[in-house]
Amino acid sequence: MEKTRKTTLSDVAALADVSPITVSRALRDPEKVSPDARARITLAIAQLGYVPNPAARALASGRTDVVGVIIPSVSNNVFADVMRGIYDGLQDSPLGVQLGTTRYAPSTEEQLVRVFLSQQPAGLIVAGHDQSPGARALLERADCPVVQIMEVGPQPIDLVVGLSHYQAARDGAQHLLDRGYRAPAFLGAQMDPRSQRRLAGFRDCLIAAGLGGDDPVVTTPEPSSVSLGCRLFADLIATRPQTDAVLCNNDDLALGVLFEAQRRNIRIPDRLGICGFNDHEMMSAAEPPLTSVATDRYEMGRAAILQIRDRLAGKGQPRGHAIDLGYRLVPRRSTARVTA
Amino acid sequence: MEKTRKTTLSDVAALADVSPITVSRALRDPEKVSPDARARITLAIAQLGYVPNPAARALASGRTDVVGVIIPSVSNNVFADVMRGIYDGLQDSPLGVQLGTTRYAPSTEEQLVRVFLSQQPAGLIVAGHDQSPGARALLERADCPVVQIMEVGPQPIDLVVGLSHYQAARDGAQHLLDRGYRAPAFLGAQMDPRSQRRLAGFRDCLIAAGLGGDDPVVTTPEPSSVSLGCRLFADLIATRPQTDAVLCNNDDLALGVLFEAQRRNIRIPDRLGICGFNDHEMMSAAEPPLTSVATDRYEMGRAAILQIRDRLAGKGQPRGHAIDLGYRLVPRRSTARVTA
DNA sequence: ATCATGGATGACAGCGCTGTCATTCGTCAA
DNA sequence: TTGACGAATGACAGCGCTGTCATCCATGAT
Repeated sequence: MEKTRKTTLSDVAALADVSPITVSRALRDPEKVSPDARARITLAIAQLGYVPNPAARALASGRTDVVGVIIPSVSNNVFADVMRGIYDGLQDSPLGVQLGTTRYAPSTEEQLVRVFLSQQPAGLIVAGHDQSPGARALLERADCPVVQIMEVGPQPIDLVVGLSHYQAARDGAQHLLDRGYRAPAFLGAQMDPRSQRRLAGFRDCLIAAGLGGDDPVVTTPEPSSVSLGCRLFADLIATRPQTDAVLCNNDDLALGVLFEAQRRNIRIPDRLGICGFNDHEMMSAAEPPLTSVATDRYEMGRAAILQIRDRLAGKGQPRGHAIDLGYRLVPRRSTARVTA
Repeated sequence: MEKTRKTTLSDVAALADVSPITVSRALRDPEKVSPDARARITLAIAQLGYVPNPAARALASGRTDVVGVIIPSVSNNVFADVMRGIYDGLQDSPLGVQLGTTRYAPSTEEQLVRVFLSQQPAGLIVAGHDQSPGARALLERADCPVVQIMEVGPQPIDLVVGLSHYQAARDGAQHLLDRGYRAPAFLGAQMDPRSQRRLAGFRDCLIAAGLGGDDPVVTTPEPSSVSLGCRLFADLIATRPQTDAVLCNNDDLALGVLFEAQRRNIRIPDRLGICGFNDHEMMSAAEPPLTSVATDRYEMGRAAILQIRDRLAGKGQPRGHAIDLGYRLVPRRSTARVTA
């Protein structure tokens, strides 16, 4: 059985009548090669269907064109949006992505950071700012750009693109109060650190309004889903029937609350106000349309990649630079109660 | 500035008092190394925090531990489920994933196939079976397992894990007829090849039932969304008011139809039947719960990886092996019309 | 006691590319 | 005309690992 050797740099070089090193330069730094040679090389590459061997490049140069992305889960549709932004940000660049999922386990995250860093990535994107001390230490020592996404917070490792989940949820809660709801509750699933901070924002808002009596919060570590929204809401009104509004940790839950309320003939927004989080596209389509706190997950991913690209191009932001993408409360009919 | 050299195989070898090659073997093929040496090596690796350099391994061995995955889009939640299955299938294996997105462009797909293959992947997973002739040729010549996912169909390149979208949609349409609907329509977005075949299944079902008079189909190349479901449904009843049921190309659209129908006080299921496709979790939570044709996207990804792992372990299925995961019609209240 | 056997280990070279110099050549100022 | 300079190009070695073969030694059969 004959082994068809892959075409290499040298093959291209021979055909273009230059040395291999010139071909290498033509690929990485075209300016440094005469137009004439460049033309012959380009032609030779096309004729031979040459594709560079990234492993050899990585080994020789100690760098790769791979950006490591470490997120908790691929099924959470928040991260699906982020990934779309990342892939769009990658357009017209030689970079690729290596994706790792932590399943919300800090030890897995640390392990992934270690493995990814050992591969000399062009950059690293990690979700959140609650890395374990070990992971954090590794990331601080990394000699590539590191972007923490999803959240802005204290003590960035390097670059940050995110928003304040605390403030966003606090504003969501305030919106409910402003609309005259007096007994709002919080529904949360998959209580990761960002969810915890949203919950804190909710609580502080109620306390500030003098409504901090009981603690109207129903949460679960289960992954979020629409069905779960139905169940949590059912639990909620069973134990706290006076509830007149819910701030949901995300839009899936909010949709579940809507459906469960419809099933029980609970009138929205008069008897119950609903506010989601993230403002997924479906929120505006629902009947009634659902209020939500909009976040730009897509841009979060895109901006993270652009930060890395800028750094690689030498015109990046300094260590510690944070981009706060903010949020936007989008009031819709689900909280449009006539103020009492 | 001092460069902290990475610890290499040789460092481990020196500490464990064996030759580098023995360390290499201990990592790849532990059986071939004496328990004694193995223990010393394991210890040395732990002490030094050694992590192998995959680029060097790839260069020397001509193989990698990376499975290339080529899908149209990361935002489509069908693929999010598939990706989750893929990552779960990867558990306890040394394999990683390199993801590429084609944005539904055949030329991009071919380009990706070329690049991925040039990296000597451990396996390749591609969505669908409508590769361009060029991409197909490359994949047929690939010397790694290739799995086509999403669909079963004729002339597999190598391995296949999927289902018949034609049959699935045809059964969905038949269900509507069985429930007494007489003027069902088809709503489709993002009309990729699988959507086209679902549409064909719908049409053939109607023709077989002698209801093939007009062609009650509203489609758009736009990406699917709930809002789009609202709009398409609005278009549909504007042009074809007699429509008494819709078979939706996916669940997002179905949800949009539900909302739009609620807005217009169209009674479901009596005046309008709704059937989705995929049976996303939210379908059972909706009010009324929505009928859908269930597909197992998660298992599709998982099975694809397991096929590759089996092949790599030498106990794989032969070329041409196809796994038909099937589908399941899940009737719910949205089509529970009392038969006329 | 001797030899064949096989398990354990090692030496060597090279995978395809790039970093670091060194070299060549044309151009321009003096 | 000469020397200095920079642009273009090339030679060399080596990145960290593994394929291939060779070597070593204990074991059991003869």
